Amino acid sequence: MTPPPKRQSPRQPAERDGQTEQRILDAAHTVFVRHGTAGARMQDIAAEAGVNQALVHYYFRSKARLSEAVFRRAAAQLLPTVIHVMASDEELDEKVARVVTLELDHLSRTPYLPGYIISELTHHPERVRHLLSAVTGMTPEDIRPKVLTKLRQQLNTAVRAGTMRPIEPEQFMVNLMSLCIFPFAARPMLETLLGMNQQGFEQFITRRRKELAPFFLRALRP
Amino acid sequence: MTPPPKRQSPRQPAERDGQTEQRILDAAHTVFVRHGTAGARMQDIAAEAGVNQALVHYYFRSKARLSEAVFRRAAAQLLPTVIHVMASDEELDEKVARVVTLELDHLSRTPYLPGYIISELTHHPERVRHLLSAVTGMTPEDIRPKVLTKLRQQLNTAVRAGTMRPIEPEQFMVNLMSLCIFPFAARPMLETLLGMNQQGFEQFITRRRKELAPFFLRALRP
DNA sequence: GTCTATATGTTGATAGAC
DNA sequence: GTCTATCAACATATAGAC
Repeated sequence: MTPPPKRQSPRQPAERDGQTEQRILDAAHTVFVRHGTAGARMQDIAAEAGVNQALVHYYFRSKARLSEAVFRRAAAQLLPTVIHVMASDEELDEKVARVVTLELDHLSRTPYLPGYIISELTHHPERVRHLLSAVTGMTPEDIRPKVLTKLRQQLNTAVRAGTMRPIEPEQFMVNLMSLCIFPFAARPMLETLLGMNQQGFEQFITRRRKELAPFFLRALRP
Repeated sequence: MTPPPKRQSPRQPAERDGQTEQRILDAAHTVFVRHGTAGARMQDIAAEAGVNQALVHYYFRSKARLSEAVFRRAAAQLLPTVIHVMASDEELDEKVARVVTLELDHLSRTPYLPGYIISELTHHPERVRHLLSAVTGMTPEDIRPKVLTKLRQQLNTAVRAGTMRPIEPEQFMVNLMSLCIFPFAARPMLETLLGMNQQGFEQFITRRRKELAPFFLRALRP
């Protein structure tokens, strides 16, 4: 029943302006990514933000709303980039190289993001559709041809030119995303299994930055 | 304080023998995989098993223990197979083909398993080590050379024979696992983004069964 | 072994002072 | 806007009858 804070032109008096809301959102991101929505505690988020629990509710009203805000922002960092590059007019080789660079660079900065997103979508698959709309401003039905049509056309051209094997655009996309994202999603397992510490994992990813695009493109040669 | 049920040589009288414990474990698997450990409710598990909550505690004492039992069993289905195949003496080509087949077949039967395991390990990375020991009977330090040494040796031989490009065994393994596992981990997203229903996803995987090993091996050609 | 009933502890959320 | 104090609901776990 508490009215949500409005940022209107004649700004309301506020000790820290929009600082607090942002701090809470960042804190929530940290806690939600680490423990998942169900495992996260509002008290932990408040502590991480350096405020009390009531203030978190003052800004976001409920755990569900806060969790949605965090999840949306997290997904917004990952999805549109890839979709945009995939649908662009760049050459295929260049596309692959750019997706690899963009993904690995971004995921290196937010290492547990893939695990978090996979976790949330596995536990709440019904939210995928709503999420895609919120993040891209389009329905899945609009996104799909936007990405796949251009890609299919480029793949066909390359096949006719004899420079590439036939492959469906869906498999092309999934293969590329798999190779980029999975190592981060499985990071805890890989670090232990392959005996890496944090630095070792970063070196592992550094090598992938160079090798992944050529690896992927070789697989497509005729 | 309640003593856990012991199955001793002179078996205790029991109406349904080991049936109930198994039913509870299966029910717990279903609920935990769907909602994650933190999101799962003991009451839901009891209902899924067709018993009451007290009986679940009678068999497994606490949610934490039950969750560990479920997680261990789930991981035990996935990990040892790959480790065993990787460390075997088979030809590299054959190894790749077998891992692809084994993984895709198994994951097709338990579609949300990767999402669940990734989720749990992301939220409890400290459990990885303990898990690996429990599942394989070996420490990560023992598993690592067992898998990587043989692989490194085979890769070296192939490189010297001029049939393969140089690649580190770690990257080899991660690439192969990525291509096999990620599509299942990201299944909810992919189904929506690519406009597939359950049947469409299965067809998508069926095509991968044929194409994935050749795709992967082409990427390794000199 | 299985049940019903209940104790115990957490947690999300609100009331109300400042 | 921010705090302290508290409520109401829920979830895990146990007690005790059958």
